[in-house]
Amino acid sequence: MTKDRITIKDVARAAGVSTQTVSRVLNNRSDVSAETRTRVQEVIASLGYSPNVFARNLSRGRSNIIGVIGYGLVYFGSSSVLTGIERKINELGFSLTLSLIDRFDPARVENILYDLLSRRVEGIIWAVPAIIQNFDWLAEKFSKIQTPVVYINKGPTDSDFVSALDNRLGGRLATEYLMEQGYRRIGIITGPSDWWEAKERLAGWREVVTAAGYLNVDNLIVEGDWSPPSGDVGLHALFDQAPEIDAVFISNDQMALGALQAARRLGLKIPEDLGIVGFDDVPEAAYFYPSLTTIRQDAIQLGATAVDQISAMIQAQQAGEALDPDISWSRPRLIVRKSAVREQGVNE
Amino acid sequence: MTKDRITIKDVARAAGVSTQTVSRVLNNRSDVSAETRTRVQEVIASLGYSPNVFARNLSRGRSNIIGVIGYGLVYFGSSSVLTGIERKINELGFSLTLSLIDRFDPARVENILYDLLSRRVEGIIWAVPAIIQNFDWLAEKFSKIQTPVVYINKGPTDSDFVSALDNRLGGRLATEYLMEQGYRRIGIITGPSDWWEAKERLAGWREVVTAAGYLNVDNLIVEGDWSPPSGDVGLHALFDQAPEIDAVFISNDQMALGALQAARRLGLKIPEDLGIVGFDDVPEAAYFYPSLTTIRQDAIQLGATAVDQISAMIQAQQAGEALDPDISWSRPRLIVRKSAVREQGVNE
DNA sequence: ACGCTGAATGTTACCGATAACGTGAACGAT
DNA sequence: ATCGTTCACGTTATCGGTAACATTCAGCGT
Repeated sequence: MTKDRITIKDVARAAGVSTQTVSRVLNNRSDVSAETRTRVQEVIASLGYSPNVFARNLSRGRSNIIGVIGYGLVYFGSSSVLTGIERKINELGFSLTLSLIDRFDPARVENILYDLLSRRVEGIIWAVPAIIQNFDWLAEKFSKIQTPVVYINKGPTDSDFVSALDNRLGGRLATEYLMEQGYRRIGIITGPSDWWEAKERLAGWREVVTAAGYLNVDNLIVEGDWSPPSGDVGLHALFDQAPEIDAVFISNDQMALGALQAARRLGLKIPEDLGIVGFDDVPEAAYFYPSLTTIRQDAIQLGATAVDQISAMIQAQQAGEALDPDISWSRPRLIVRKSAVREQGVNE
Repeated sequence: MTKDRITIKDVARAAGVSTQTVSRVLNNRSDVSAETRTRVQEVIASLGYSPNVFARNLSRGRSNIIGVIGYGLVYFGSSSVLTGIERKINELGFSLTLSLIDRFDPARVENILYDLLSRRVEGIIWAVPAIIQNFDWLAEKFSKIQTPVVYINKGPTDSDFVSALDNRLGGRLATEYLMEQGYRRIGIITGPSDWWEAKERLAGWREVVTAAGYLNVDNLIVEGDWSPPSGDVGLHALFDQAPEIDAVFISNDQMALGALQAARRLGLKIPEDLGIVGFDDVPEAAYFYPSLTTIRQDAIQLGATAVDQISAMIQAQQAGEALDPDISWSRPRLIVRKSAVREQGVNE
């Protein structure tokens, strides 16, 4: 029943040439006569032949595969990064194998790594949020393998290849904007404190508020877990701690959404009584009520850059060259909407 | 510099056995003495050997890979489906190669297919929304290959393997609920008319409104493109066509979000003046203002089911058996929140 | 003592491609 | 006429595994 697959031998036989000649045609080598080439191509087409990638890879000693380890997909940021990665990988002619983890489980990660190595991936992209206590473990693991690795959004490091968003700048942009708008007591709902991204955004906020002369700012900080409910709870907590606040920078849009709801419940008018700036610019942000001023990150670009880096590393490795560590920073930008406007007449 | 990889020969030499014996250990065959087995395992561990998957696949004639063709990732539904697919694939011991398309481009699809076939994937999961005019082309393409294919959410069919959500039931549930709540003129903002899912949701709505005795319902229909702006525009259009409506079923939550904004602009109170039910239950829906009553689909399950189906097909194919076409329906359910309540006292 | 059986292991062939090298014909230079 | 090149193609070895078959040796029945 299962008719065997067509191999290069079948093609060779049908075209009356050797397998090597077929191989030459397949790889667009020059030393084949035009006549033979077209004949072989016709046979290939008529037989519906496609080369066996395993045999090819085995013979060439290359896999052409890049392994991607991602963190869920339900998060807007992660899925955009992955989109960028997929596009670029495709563009460069690699293919992609994807593994997802939903929390950091060393055993699971080890499995994935073993799997990727036995599939001889040419590079690994670690697209998992940087959680600080995992750093040592990771560094230890990755130091043992010679496969190139690029990290997405990895925290402070000077010996790795990283494609990262300048989260601190994002925190500054958000907070500075609130200042410019005339808000004066600016709180923050930050992400989990062991996330590098959250820490950086917080650091950006801190730079700006301390530069503005505020000294004791610790009671202006509340920690959330990125989810809408935690933004809701967080805003209430913030008002308990510091009733005088007139604005909040919220470390992601989902928590901002929760906070918007809390504000309504507290009877606060936004942006008049309370200015809010989020982070991410999810597609829905323009349709929040009120529409959300936020920091946009180009996550697709972030993913694409990582692929460029890994591709460079692969080439270097094949050429036997060494490459210097490289951190590619991507700059976020402020998207102004209505949740943090103090100017007059901009209401509707 | 680049120390060559360790192969099964290195292990065999170091353990003082033949490669075949190492292979037996690797594959947990029974006919190896316990003593030899542990010795080989120790050598494997100490050398850090991992088998070359290409050689193995070539020799075994199996790839253990499932190809997934997905549609963007930024859509909540798609990414949840993919999450389910990844988990299940992993659980069953396969690996996954992912290709994304963001629109239906025959040339691109053909490339992907060719690529998947030359990588000898054992099955293909087509996780691209069903758009009706593509059906024939697809059927034609897929009929030529003997690799098992499972479709996610493919429209009317009786000869394929499909894992689908009962979208029509979802449309009914939404509309019936609005009826129960006492709304009487129920419009719909539907997705693009060439999407099977949109058509089904519309059909569900139509069943209920016509069963309720409404005859001429065509002016209660407006078509959107799934995006928030189209929900916004859509609601305005709907009121132009049919000012008497008192509720809308909106085919996805993103458009519902846009419609909520339009309603505010029109000065309509929700749910008092206008009841709204969405579709999808995105994580933010509970935090819309007002919180959105919607239809939840278990997209993760949908993806997992598809993998089960493909796995069964692969097994059957290997055993030389034939399998009957199979459509696995997943049932959506209604999530009641505040955007469509006519009862008293449930306000806050 | 002999052949048989089965457990444990080794040998050989092959999976389907490519790399490296070999060969014959045509052609021009000397 | 001889030789070196180049072109177009063929042969052989090899990539790193596994399947199928072969071998060795201990234990056992007769």
